[in-house]
Amino acid sequence: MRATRFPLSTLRETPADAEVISHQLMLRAGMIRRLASGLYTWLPLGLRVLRRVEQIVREEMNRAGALEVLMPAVQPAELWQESGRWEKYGPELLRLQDRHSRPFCFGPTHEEVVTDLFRREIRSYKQLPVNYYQIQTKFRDEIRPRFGVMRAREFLMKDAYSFHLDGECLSREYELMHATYCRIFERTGLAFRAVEADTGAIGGSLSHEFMVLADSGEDAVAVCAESGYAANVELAPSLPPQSPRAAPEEAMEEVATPEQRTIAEVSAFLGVEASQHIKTLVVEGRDGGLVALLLRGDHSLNEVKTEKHPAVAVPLAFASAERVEAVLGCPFGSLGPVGLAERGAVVIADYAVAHLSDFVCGANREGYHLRGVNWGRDIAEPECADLREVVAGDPSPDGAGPLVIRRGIEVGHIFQLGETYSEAMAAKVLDEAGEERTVTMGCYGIGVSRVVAAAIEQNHDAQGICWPGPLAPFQVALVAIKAEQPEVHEAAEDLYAELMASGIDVFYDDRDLRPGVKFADMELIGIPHRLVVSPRGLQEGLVEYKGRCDEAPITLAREEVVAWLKSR
RNA sequence: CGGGGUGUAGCUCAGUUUGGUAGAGCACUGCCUUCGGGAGGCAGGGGCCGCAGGUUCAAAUCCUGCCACCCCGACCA
Repeated sequence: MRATRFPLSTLRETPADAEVISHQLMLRAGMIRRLASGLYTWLPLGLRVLRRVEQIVREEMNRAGALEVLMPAVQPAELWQESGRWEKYGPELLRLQDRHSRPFCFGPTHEEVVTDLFRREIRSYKQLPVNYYQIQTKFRDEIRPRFGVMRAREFLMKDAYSFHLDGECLSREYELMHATYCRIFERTGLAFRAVEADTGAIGGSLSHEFMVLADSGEDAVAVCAESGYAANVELAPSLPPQSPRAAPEEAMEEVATPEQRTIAEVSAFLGVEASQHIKTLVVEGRDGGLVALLLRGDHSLNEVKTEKHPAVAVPLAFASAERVEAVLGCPFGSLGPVGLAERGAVVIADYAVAHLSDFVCGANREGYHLRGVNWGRDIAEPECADLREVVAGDPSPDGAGPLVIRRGIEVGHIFQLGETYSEAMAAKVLDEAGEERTVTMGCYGIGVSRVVAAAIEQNHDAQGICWPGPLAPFQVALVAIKAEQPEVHEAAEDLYAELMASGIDVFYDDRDLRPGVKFADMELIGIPHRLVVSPRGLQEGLVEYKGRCDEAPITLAREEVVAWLKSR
């Protein structure tokens, strides 16, 4: 491709409304343009990258035996009413009406449509298992789209749905998809981890997320280097401390802590470390009462795990300040477990809290705290549960060494769905005995457009994007310096022709611009390899080469350039 | 939905307080010089100052309403 036939539309300045680096660079490199909130046009350069991701995904899905289909983006409400999601799905579902006032939605996902397809097409167990997939535009009316295509409303997704007679077959397909996803992300050249994930409201027994590791990632994952354990921190259990609790040394006393409300304030005021404090959070209980959750001062609440506790209302809701004062007779800043059960709250302690001795907590009296408090002596032994977010250094749940916390961007998610949709929509086949059997399902998603943004979050520098080779819009940038000199022009054209002929995807910057401008553009758009033809080198039959991430260029003999590049 | 902010050229932003003929840099067009790291000069093109009302001799500027976008939070999974 020649630059004179491929307008780059790069920007020197960063558009003001782009917050994260991938969004900034995608705009500056001229990959995307915003049309409206959460809606983006892919320009030629960006589309080349998107297509590369798509192609890797398609090849590996095909290789795994999945069957590509293309389902409508617009779906009739009927199907969603049948599955029950027309009512359940919130305002994220974009609802439409056609000219006859019949209700439709723009699909945020395709379980209903694919289940309908399945029940119409597949009759016999002999046709199972089957895995349909598509690469298609989805729409989710996010409350707050942001970060460019990272969290857009309209986005490109690969979604796959498998159908099985039994759970064993589903498990095999799940494992195959797990392996296929690993191959896909390995091929993209990105650093990623497969992590155990919460199944959320979709339910099902097993779920993994695929995370591209990047410091700017929205998700936190807990990883154990020794065992390979990896899970979303939403899910990662914390183990109860193994050592015995230290014996009490201090007597319990009430101390005045005027105007000291937060753990940090009380900790500084009393000169006691936050890890010796108990933090008391009050949430709504399932039975309509209040539940007090006790956490160590330096720990934070894990809402996903907490919601699974039978005493806690779903969804998790913090009690209002008014309600806490009315029921417990004390404001937030001075709450503590001592005497709280008597005031009518269910008290649940995190395991780490139950392990404390001589701790500090609120006195349930405004402006006062207790110190030197001990379980079994000053207050009954608590009911315990796993309530907290794991932190770096915690033991891995499988008992093998410490956890490390890393940030990740969720780019893939696989679920064992079970019979939720096949049951609701009567997706059945005849088994060997001629009996009707409801099938069991898996679903497997990859955020194709998000992979592009995630790749940039993980691979960029001050100059711009540093594409991993498999995702790069072009492999080689060819820059001619002093191209107005006939020898240079001829040599560059000649090299361009040779690169093209040998199948190398080359971007030839034949624009009549100063070298600095061309170099800056080639680096911004992140082409992995750069060749420079100049009068200086040409005299000695040399061409300059520089990798996008290299410190300094090297020189190559003109004759060996193409062969050398092909070996890279 | 609540709070905060911003809307002026393709991009980044002045100008609004204190009403008086629409600005700069970058980008774009032409010419000249320059040319291995985002050159310089000269000459140009490009604006419903978010939209609609209102006040005024006069509105980018003041008032009212609306819209869009961004940030924080809540919501959602």
